[in-house]
Amino acid sequence: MSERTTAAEEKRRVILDAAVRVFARKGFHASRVGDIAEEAGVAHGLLYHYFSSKDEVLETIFSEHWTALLDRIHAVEASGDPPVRQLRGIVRSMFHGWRSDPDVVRVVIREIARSAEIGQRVGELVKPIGAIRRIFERGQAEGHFRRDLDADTAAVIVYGAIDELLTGWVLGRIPGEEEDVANAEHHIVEVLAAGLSASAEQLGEPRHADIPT
Amino acid sequence: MSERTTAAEEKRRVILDAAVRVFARKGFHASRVGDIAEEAGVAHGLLYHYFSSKDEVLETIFSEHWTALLDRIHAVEASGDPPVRQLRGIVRSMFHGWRSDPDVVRVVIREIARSAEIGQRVGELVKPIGAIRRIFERGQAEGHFRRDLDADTAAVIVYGAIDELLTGWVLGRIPGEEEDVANAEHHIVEVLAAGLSASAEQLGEPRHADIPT
Amino acid sequence: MSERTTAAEEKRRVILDAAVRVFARKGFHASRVGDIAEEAGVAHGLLYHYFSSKDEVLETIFSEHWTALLDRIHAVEASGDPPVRQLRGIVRSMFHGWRSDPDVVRVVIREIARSAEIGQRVGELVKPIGAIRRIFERGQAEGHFRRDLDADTAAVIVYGAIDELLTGWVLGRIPGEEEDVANAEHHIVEVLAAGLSASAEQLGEPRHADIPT
Amino acid sequence: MSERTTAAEEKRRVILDAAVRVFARKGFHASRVGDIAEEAGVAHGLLYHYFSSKDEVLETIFSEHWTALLDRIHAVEASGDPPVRQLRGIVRSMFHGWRSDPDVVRVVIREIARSAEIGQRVGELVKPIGAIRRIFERGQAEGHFRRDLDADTAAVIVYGAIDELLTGWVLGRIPGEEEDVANAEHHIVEVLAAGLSASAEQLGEPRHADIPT
DNA sequence: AATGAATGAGTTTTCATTCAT
DNA sequence: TATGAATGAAAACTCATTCAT
Repeated sequence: MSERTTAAEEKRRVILDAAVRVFARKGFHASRVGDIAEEAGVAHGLLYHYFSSKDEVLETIFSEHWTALLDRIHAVEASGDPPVRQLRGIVRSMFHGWRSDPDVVRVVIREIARSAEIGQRVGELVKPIGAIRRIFERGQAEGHFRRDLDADTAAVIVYGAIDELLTGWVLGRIPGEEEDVANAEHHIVEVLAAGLSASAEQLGEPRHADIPT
Repeated sequence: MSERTTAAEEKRRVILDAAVRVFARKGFHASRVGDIAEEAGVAHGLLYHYFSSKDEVLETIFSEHWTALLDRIHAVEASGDPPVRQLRGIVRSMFHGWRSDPDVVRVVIREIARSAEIGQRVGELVKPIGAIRRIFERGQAEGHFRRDLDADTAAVIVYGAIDELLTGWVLGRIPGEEEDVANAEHHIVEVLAAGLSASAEQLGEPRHADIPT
Repeated sequence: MSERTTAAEEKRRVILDAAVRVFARKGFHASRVGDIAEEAGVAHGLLYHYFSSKDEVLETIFSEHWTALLDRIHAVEASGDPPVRQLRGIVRSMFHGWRSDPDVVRVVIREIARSAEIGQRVGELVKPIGAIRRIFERGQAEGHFRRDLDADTAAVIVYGAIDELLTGWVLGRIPGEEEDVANAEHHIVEVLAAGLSASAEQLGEPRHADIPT
Repeated sequence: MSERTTAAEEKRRVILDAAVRVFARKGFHASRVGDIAEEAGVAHGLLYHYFSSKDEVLETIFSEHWTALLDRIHAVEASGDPPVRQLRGIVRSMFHGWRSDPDVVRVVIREIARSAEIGQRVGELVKPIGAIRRIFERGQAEGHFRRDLDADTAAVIVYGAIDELLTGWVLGRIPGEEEDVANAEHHIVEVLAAGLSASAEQLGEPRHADIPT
């Protein structure tokens, strides 16, 4: 009853964590309610004491992660740091979950972020991209970033690069140990900052369309 | 038996195209065999005349698209063009499918590229990334691209940027008309080429870790 | 495809008839979908080929019966017969189902007619009562029936008497063979016609309230 | 332990009253133990402190009401009043519950009186009808009531009329305010007494079977 | 080739009841 | 007494796949 988590809240957490592991291992659709219950060490009926359906479990996982991510992203935006440093902050925010709880990121990335199925929460997804766009726009206004580039496109490119690294780790395509993450964080900011910088504008080769499709 | 498609081949095509639309709309798992049949205007039993299972339908879609994509990518690699131009060629190859058949891209991106479930096929996915990596490595060797950057990471960043643009179009998050695609193609190459270029190496700010997570 | 019932319609009928028997025997709530399927000699899944849920099966039984009943009742109303004869027609209409298909009446009476649960179709239930009311009102207007009596109350009394006889048969409280039904039909009309007749008006004892509750 | 109800008895009462309201609203089968507990403002586990099962709750409601009703009916039978006045006494007894506690009546009527499922209790139900039958038989013997009428049928008709009025009030089909009940009481006795009276015997139209079914 | 009725294993979900606290 | 977490048997329902026609 005090500020400490009650036993009930803990059990809810136990089920949620079990679900994350199971979803991460087998995918949402292939995971049975019974699998989750077994992983949590409870009767399957108990899941329905805490959640109204298997779907709600997934949505809860998504919400918790996404809320935390957005909080971190908003803190970055509010920091008043220069754009490139904010960019790094965004990268860190997004990589953070992977380092602290890879399974959650695995589930969120695989089951939700890429799926219109669960979510007309596409709206949700847009939020981090929006933050990136605003940072980029501010960077443009302040002369840091090239002006010949649509902010939406820029934001999508940045978000995609970050997300694909996460996905690579999630799917085990590329090594995602502590050190790899730190390196990736450094390099992705390097590359994108350089590619987006105002001084890169004149580096571009002239636009042509002479390459066959 | 010659180049003329038989009636049977056409009916198979009808089912396949219907499946693409249905998968694109609802996702593979949420799509029922009956949905596909309905979309195709045939009885659902007929699907089993042409395919051995629902899975095989998805695999067929994947193969057809992926094979064509890999062919184009290999042609790019074999062209002998300079790295940046090859990079552009890769981007074009990947965007091409979107322009010609967005639903197929939608399905391949959502259901396969992100799923470890379906794919021991992850191996497949690596192929475009592998091509990008090889191009980048050659560019490094020839002095075009910065050397302080792991080729795998670079390739993932490039692939991610491309893929996220596709995803943005697929999910309708960003406009994906003819002109938008052309612009995106131009800019993504600009940004990545600049960011990855050897001359960008010294632009990077010194590496620090003083930003709180 | 012709006017003859198709095989599919027949199978639907088989399931519906099986459901009627099972519901009549065990009651709707105690009847399992598997019981119905077993009674019908089909797999339980087939039930869902023809009906969307167990509830829909019950509703179909109700509708079919009710529609037929209302048709008969409307024919009686439209007949132009004198009120007492119409009254007899209503009684016959309602008893008819019992004679021809007691199980259906059993189910309709037990599971639906008395339950607000299934039906805000209470509206439906009112329809036969409404017909009785209209007949009574016409009888009042023509001088056949007593005028000191609210038509609604009269209709409820008539309907209740009819319905309770049906219920008695349904629950086996009173014998409901062919002959019993014929007798009941005769007597219920006798009693109600006499009780409602204008000439009965003066028979009534003076109204007093001296009997303790 | 004396006439003062203990706290425990009161809590038991609270649960029982809540159950009555819930059963009245949704029907016994569709009512969850949790619904009752919620309505009573207690934890659902507590219900099992006072009752051994959900069924026992229903049975308790039944017993309380039915016992009281039968007591009243027996008093009427034992009164020595003339048959028509006894008939009125029966009507009053049955209407009494409605005026004092409509929900209880609602539950008893819907869940028990009509259910062969719950009841070997059908035997119980027969009791008020039996009382009516005995009164009618006595009335026949004394020359008050027509002799061409089977006593069972007569009793069922009377009971049905009474019951349908109750049902009409219960389900809100007809107005059931104080005054309506008083009027209905008067009229139902009027109609039935007239319809059943010996003097009505010759009013009946000759029996024919010339109306098509 | 084509249909769609039929199957049934496999899932999710419900909910009365128990029991530790 | 009182709570509500926990259980699990029992149901409803789904849907890929088969197969008679």
